[in-house]
Amino acid sequence: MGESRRDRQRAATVQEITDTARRILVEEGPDAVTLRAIAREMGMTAPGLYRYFDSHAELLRHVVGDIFADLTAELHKGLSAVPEGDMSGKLLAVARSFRLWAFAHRREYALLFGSPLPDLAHRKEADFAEESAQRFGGVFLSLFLELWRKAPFPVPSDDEIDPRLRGQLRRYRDFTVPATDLPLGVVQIFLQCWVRLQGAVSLEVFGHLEFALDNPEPMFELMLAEIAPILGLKYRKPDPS
Amino acid sequence: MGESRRDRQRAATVQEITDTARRILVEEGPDAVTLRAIAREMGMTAPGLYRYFDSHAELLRHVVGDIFADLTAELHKGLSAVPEGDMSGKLLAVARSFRLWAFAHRREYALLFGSPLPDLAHRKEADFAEESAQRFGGVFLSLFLELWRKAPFPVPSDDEIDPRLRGQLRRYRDFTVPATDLPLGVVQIFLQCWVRLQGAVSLEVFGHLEFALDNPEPMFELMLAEIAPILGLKYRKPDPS
DNA sequence: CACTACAGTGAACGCCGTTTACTTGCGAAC
DNA sequence: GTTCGCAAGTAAACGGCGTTCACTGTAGTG
Repeated sequence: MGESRRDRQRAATVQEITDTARRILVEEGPDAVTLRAIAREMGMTAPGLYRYFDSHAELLRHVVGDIFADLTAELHKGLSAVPEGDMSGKLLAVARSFRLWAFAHRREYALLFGSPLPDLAHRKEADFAEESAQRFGGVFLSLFLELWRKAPFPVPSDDEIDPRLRGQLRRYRDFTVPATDLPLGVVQIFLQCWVRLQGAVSLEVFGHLEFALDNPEPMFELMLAEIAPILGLKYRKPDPS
Repeated sequence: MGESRRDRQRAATVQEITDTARRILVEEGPDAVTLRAIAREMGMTAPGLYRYFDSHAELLRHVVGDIFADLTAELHKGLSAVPEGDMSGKLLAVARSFRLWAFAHRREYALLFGSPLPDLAHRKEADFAEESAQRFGGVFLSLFLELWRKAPFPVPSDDEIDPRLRGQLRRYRDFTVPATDLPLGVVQIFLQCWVRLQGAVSLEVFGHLEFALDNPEPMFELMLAEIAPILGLKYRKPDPS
């Protein structure tokens, strides 16, 4: 029943494997994350890893889950530094934390949010990576809901929303925040903000703004300054820290 | 001087190689685009390809250039279907063409705009792919400039622009449209629009909106409807064609 | 203490990019 | 019209990859 000594040892090894994989990812790039390299680093041989993961792809999926968990923790940490009632501060903080984390962890970010690898054949059923991604999204969503509850901002009414969008928004709402009377307009605005935030971060991190800018940060702040008033928040410059 | 028979044959082979590589990319995904597979498909052997390309990475860069050229042609085609004076129509057309092309060519899009492959060590000097990308960007930029010339929309004055941004905008402006008095505010708004457009398209194509939406098109149209008035344009629904 | 289940190994298979040494046959020059 | 250079293409090999399989030894269980 309880975890035997074997179980604990096994869990520790699993952790060591994913940690090693991640370290190689960070230090040498995605192509260097091979089973043989991981095993070599751990003082064992590649086939041994198959005792812990069915394939290279599944190992990577586990790494993805770990990274999502770390990113989520980082966002929470950034949030906790903001005074309780300061919703503008919280939203700006979480957006900036996200960008800064992405910036400081480019290769990990690319693994989470880059073009999907052809190993996309991941079954959804109880996928560790999928769960972690869900929790990650929850940080933003729940902050958004708190914001709406405390100080509702104007949102389109249901019949102002594109009919082709309504059903999708409803499904997403009922799946993530079941049994609620949350207006669909809130969900729509949440997704619009999310697209702008992650879109901007991805373009920057993947270098797709380099054709024009070598420091996109002011553009990012400009976007935050545009988004804040939509949500009834006041934009503030970041702490110079 | 003029191209000899040899030269023509060689050029034809280069074209056949990139075409084959691209077909494999489309049909079997990025991992299947190996030198051996390309050669096999062409009835030759892998080392033979080294007569035409220094490495696998350089071959891919050439494919990228080809794809950019095709995409650019597609955008021009979409533009040419819009009446001469209809600037709203042109901007909406080019944005929608871009999204639809991306959608219909996911794997090619991913090669152009995905997380950069670790072969990013491409020297900029006279790079075919880089040139083609430049031409691609030019489609949007020149449309934007035409728009501004014909019907100037409000833009921030130079001293309303973040000082950290001004220099970058100036450098980009002077590099792409030299010897002009184009206000930096136009460049800023161009880049803001570009970030929103490409950000939205990338998230959608890479499947990063699937957590909420299975048909993001209405969200995309919503974005266009937001952008149009900023540029003094009237939003119109797409032709149902 | 016996034994089994499991962690880990070594060898092998078929891929990959790339290098090397080599053949072959076309095109140009005499 | 013959000769010759050079480019196109090949076969073999290297090291690395993911993965499979048959195996060993040992640590934990009964």
